Amino acid sequence: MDAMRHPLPRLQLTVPVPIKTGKGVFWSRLVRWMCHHCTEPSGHCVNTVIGWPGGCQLLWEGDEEQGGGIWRVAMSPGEDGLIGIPFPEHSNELLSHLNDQRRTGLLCDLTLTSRGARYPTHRSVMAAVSLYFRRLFGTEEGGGEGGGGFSVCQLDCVAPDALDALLEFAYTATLTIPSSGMRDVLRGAQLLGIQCVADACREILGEKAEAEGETAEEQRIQYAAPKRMLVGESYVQKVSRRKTDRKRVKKVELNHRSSFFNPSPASPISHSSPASDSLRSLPSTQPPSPEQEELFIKSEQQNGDPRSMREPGRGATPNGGHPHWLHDRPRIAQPPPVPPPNDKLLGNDGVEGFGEDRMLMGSTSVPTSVAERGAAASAVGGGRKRKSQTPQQCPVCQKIIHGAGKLPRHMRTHTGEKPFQCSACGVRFTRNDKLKIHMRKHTGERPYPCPHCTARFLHSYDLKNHLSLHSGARPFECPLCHKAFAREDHLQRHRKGHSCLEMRTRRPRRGPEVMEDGREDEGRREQPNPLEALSSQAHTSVFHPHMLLDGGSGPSGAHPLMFPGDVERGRSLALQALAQLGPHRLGGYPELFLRGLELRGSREAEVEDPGGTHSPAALRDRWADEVEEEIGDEEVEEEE
DNA sequence: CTGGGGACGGGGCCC
DNA sequence: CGGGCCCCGTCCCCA
Repeated sequence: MDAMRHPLPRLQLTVPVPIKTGKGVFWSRLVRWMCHHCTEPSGHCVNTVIGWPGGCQLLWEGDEEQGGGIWRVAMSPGEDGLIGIPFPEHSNELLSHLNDQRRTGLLCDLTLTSRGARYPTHRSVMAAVSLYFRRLFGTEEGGGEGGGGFSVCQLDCVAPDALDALLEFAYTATLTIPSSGMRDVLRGAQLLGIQCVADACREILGEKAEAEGETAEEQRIQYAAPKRMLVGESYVQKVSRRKTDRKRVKKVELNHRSSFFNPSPASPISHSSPASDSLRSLPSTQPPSPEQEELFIKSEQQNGDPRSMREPGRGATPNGGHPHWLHDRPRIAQPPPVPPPNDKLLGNDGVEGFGEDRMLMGSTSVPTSVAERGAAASAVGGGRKRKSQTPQQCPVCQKIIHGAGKLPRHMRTHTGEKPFQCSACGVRFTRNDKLKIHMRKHTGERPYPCPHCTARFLHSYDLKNHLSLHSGARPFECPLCHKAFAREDHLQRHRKGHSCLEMRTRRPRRGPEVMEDGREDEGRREQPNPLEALSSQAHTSVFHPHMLLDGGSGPSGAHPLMFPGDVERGRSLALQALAQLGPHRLGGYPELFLRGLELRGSREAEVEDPGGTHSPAALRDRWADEVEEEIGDEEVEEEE
């Protein structure tokens, strides 16, 4: 091209601008050209012509020696290329119109809610501004349900004011927040993966932006990786390839076991995240980089109860500043030593191997979810045998979904879509089978009659619960107050409410009282019981179980509730009692709980139903699993 | 606080 | 492999 002989110093170089041409998209820094086709007399050509690929020519006109001359852009004769003509105001106008639509609810196809407040918005906008929503919606074929499904996404984890500010930012490119709300906005931006806002907030707050265990250089390298790697390499491969990150990954994974969005304290996989977690977890790490896709693949954590996105009253538990959807990965007991051999992205055999065979690997590995426990149980011969199905990994929460065809069903828990609507009352459901059951309300069908009375039920499990009333069976007993319940969830609720302890304190004690020195009359009961008192104490905020491990720290060198002169025995019994409390009560002393389990194990083995999944032993095993998770978490932290 | 009903999400089995 | 159906565990709500 002849024009290219001319020097370029006279050209204004500004920000890169994408130029779409017939031959692809090019990037150019040439933004102010005198347009050959424009009648503007000066360099203030509105239709600034940029670039030359695809049919434009750069023409230098004038006398270079005399400092004159000007670059001109001309269409190449015979070229079918396109000239990119930017309209700088377009984006603002577009955004403005979208904002108007948002305010009037026009074309809104997504409603965000936060603690009762509702925010109509547009999926496309949210997906454009938020890494989270991009990932959430990006997995939907054709936008999900044809793109027309109205969705509600509950984000109670983001404060309403913060969510409002973030939405305002999304539609106006301006973040307007009071300084007092900065942290909420920062947290929300991190949860939703709005990097620039998070950066700005963090800068204002003066917080450091460092990723866990990563140096800035490492991040730079990772984020600057050629994009083709993203295409050519599967998620699984990436996960496995980054062996050096496993420790960090493990740590984050365990930290995020308590679902980021779902810290439900009673959940067997989320109990370890008390409310304090959300307080201490204010962002201390590097949020997503601008190269989000790269970060997707980089992120390797798992967890997340997808329900949390939709269900109210399950506030956020930001942990480490990284949303679970960004970091979580399947609860894999132990990463495989070598990368899976195939290139499948999701639902591949590699993942299956993770979920089943490899789940049993590693002495410290603990299957945590009910499903995983079930898988492990079946693998060792107990429970139902799992049919060999290809698990699929949720691209949002990284959870492994077992069962063919179950992933779309699971995905609706993220999108909030409820495509199955009751024709009678209009209530919508995420699943067809739930709608079918719902329809029984309208038809009056109650297909589960009680054989002992006239009661009929909509659900088989309702009948099951009901039958327990007839039988009087109360197989779920509180280990503290020995109150029995017919349903396991009632026992769990009972335990959470600590009501058993209040009953204990009110209940007049029969026989000898605890002696002044803390010793109880050992002849009164089969099992000496300083333990109950300890247990009760463990429920209080002043309980310090480390005293037990330290051999007691009371004035006399032993815990006042222990047997003087028999500290070791006291410790043993106390630990056993503590084990009864479950990991929830023991907070940061999981090792105590495990030790207690150990001590109790042999003593009660013959009493309990070893095979019963709902037996106290089974419950204790579950708690043990939970505690081992916590311990594993701490160990990882210590290693670092 | 407890009992009971219902909703919801996940897994297994089958077609 | 997708979907239907069923069962289960968990949670919420209400009386």
